[in-house]
Amino acid sequence: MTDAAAAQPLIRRTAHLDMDAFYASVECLRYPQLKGLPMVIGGARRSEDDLLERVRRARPGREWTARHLAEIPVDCFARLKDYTGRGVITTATYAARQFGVGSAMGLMKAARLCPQAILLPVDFDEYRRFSRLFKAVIADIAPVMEDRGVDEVYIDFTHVPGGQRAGGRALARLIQKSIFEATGLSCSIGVAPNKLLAKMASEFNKPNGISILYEADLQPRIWPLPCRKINGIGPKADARLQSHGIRTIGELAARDEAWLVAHFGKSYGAWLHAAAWGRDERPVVTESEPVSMSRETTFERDLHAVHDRAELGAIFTRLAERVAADLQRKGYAGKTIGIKLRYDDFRIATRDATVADYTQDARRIRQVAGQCLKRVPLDKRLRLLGVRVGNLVRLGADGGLLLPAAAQAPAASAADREPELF
DNA sequence: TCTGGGGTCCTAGGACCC
DNA sequence: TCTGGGGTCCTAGGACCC
Repeated sequence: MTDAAAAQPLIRRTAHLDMDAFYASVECLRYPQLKGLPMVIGGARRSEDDLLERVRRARPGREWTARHLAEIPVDCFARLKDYTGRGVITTATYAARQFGVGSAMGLMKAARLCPQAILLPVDFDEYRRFSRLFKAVIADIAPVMEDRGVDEVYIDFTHVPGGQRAGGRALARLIQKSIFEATGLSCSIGVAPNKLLAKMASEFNKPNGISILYEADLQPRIWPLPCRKINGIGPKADARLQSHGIRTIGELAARDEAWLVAHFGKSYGAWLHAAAWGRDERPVVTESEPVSMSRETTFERDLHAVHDRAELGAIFTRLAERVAADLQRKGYAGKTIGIKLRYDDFRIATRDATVADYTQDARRIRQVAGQCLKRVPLDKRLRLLGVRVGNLVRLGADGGLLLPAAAQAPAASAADREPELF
């Protein structure tokens, strides 16, 4: 390090990286013929060979296998208008958004707006594969990286070579380029003094953009934005702020902290004030332990606890088995077991119970969850059922010792039957 | 024919203990 | 008998995020 460099103190630089239209972009690597078309991903349960079946029928006389995906004619893909059933959009391409279609919208509603849009099922395994790929590229360059889901990360640039140059722009460019070379995917990066500002900055210049933010940019570039742009202000808080005439972050910053605390509570009020002033001390966290694991499912039609008891019981058992499998695969056990249900009117009820021993056993989870179900009103129809295990501990190599005796006992013949709902 | 699935964190009351 | 804390754990619901 030169004397000049030693004299120059390091400035904290935090980056937020956001993959551009991640799911749709991954699908376009597989199906390049879909690039630029209105396309929606979501809803349908994955049926692996559905598309190949269609193309074999529509274009007989040649071989169609997984190696020929890029050659499948566009007219062989499923259209939104042909979809029947429940489900929401996970991703819509820009071409589809122009029709007013957007994520979280019901597929049936979307089909009215853009019937010709191509509908692809969600393929989480494939998205996870690309997620691991691009994160490995980043970790190679800048090891202090925080996972924020399948298509987002925070990166601490502060101590990375080049991380201080041009406010982080040089390093951001290197990361962008390396990800593109390894995956063919583009991303947007914001670099700022902290995570809060970096997250907002990464949205400034999409797609394939880089935005550099300094503290002096707070007033001209952040304050004009609507409060909703702050990560942590959702629809409810935004509506409450608006009811007080606060629409922009600047208007939020203009309020006294004491006033915000009086109206939004000690913790949230103080946080709102700090956020509006661009203050955020949270570090980039590279490791974290899961708090809970859950599985839930929305039924194809609403089910009644009495009339559809057998069907509901089978689904319940399958959910418990899936959570147990997740726990076992990842090496965790938990002692708080709970259920979640959504009634046909969309109200949600949860119940949970904490047991003495940590478990990762499907039958034990199913049994405790069944007791939870007894404590909740079951007169109305249900549209969703979920099973959750919380209070997790990681199991070591000798983790089997943590399992309760019930899990170690072999199944009695009675336990092989579908258990009662409760 | 609206409205997925998998998470985290916070709040608030009650039980229970010191 | 009454009064007063603090701390932790448990449970239910809700806001928010990807």
